[in-house]
Amino acid sequence: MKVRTRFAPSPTGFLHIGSLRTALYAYALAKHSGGDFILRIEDTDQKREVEGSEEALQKTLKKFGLEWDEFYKQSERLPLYRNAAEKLVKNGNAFYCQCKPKNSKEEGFSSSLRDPCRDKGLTSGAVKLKVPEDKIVSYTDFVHKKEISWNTSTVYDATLLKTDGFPTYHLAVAVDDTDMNISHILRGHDWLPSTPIHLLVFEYLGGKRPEIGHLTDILSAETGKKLSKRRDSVFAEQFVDDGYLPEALLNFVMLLGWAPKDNRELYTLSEFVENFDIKGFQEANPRFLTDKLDWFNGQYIRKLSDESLNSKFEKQNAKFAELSEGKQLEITKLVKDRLKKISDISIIAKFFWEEPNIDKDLFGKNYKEHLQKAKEAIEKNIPLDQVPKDNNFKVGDFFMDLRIAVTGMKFTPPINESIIILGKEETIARIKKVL
RNA sequence: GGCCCUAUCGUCUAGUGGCCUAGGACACGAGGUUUUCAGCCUUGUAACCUGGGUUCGAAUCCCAGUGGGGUCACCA
Repeated sequence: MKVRTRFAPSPTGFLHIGSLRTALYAYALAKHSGGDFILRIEDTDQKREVEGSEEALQKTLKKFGLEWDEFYKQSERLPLYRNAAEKLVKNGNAFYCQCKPKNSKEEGFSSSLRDPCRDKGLTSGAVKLKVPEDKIVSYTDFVHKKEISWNTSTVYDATLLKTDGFPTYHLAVAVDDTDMNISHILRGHDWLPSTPIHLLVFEYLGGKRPEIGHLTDILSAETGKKLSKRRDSVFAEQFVDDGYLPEALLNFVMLLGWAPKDNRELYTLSEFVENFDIKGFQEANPRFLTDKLDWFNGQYIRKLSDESLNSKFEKQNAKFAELSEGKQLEITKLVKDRLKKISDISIIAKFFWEEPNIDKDLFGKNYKEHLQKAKEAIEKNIPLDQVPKDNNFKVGDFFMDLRIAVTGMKFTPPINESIIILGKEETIARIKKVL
């Protein structure tokens, strides 16, 4: 069976890391079966719409390789929703309401589930769902692999069509997923509580209801709560800007909420699609810890060719880009094994284009002697390895002092090679400064 | 508070009744390689929320409790 899935973001901002994961899973679910992945923009709330975010969303999806086969915008499909709403009213499954919109945040939890307009027989206004009393609605969640059910007495008369003629999510999702022949709805866990509404709407509208699955929430490592844009970095682009490779971020995120039987961890997008198994979804909420992300990023950095890593450095750091091509590539080779993030180049290689500020406390106690001999060796072109042998220095201590004098840091590329790139003059000048 | 989801090392997880004295990965510790660090190799510490059942046998099934999360808009 060919699976058809959709990713349905609202154009209210940049792509959230959780949304990226949802999109990835929906993509893999469809593509694993040779089916289609659909992008649907849910722009039914004009007030919240953010200029340019639709384009930004598309750009980011493409950056991660998640290409869609079909594209829709809900604002271009308004008549469909109106017709559906009218049909529901006609069939007695919905009613018009003229109450002023409420806001649960202001009113607390006590408000009644039943709307005062449900039996007034109004002929205009917003359209709301006429929820039946004491009926069980249920479905089998394909993420949780179990049946989930509600008594409709706990479900409120949700608004389906707003007075501005736009549908709410509850109506739009049922209309569109039926109309677009979606076979599997994959969405965030936050939708689970409103699923009984959708179940009812699907039932009243008729037609085949898609399978439904609710993904876990990604929890903040710090707070243990759902990731929030206020407190946490949550946007995919933020991570890319911060020096993470899209491939690494994607690989990291794919294992937050899904796992294969064999515990394999490294997957390219196409490998993931190939190995994807709908049974692999996780039921408990994972925490977003960057330790593992850093590890993935290191893995992917090391897989890059020197040339492509080099060009990433050029884009990342202007000073690096000013270096000669030959020097750039030499530096790239030296630091490749030492990076967690692309942006680390600005720290680890800074001493190549900027004279370091030396914190003398970093030096060992014999540093003057070490540096004096190092300077002499460099001047006379004697290999530096020879110096500790000739002078009975501790190898590690000697090179550490030299490293600090030249770079200002304890963690740097290999020091001999670095000195060659830096040049004899400059190296000696830096050593003299601290002697 | 109502409704819903959930519970294996610090973290991500494997595990679907006996193969589990619970496996892998990250992180952390130790050792090795090495010119420090990193990387790489070897290795160590570390977990089945609690209480009841079911069963010859339970991390695995059931129930309760507790903990965690979500949600309760003319937002998605």
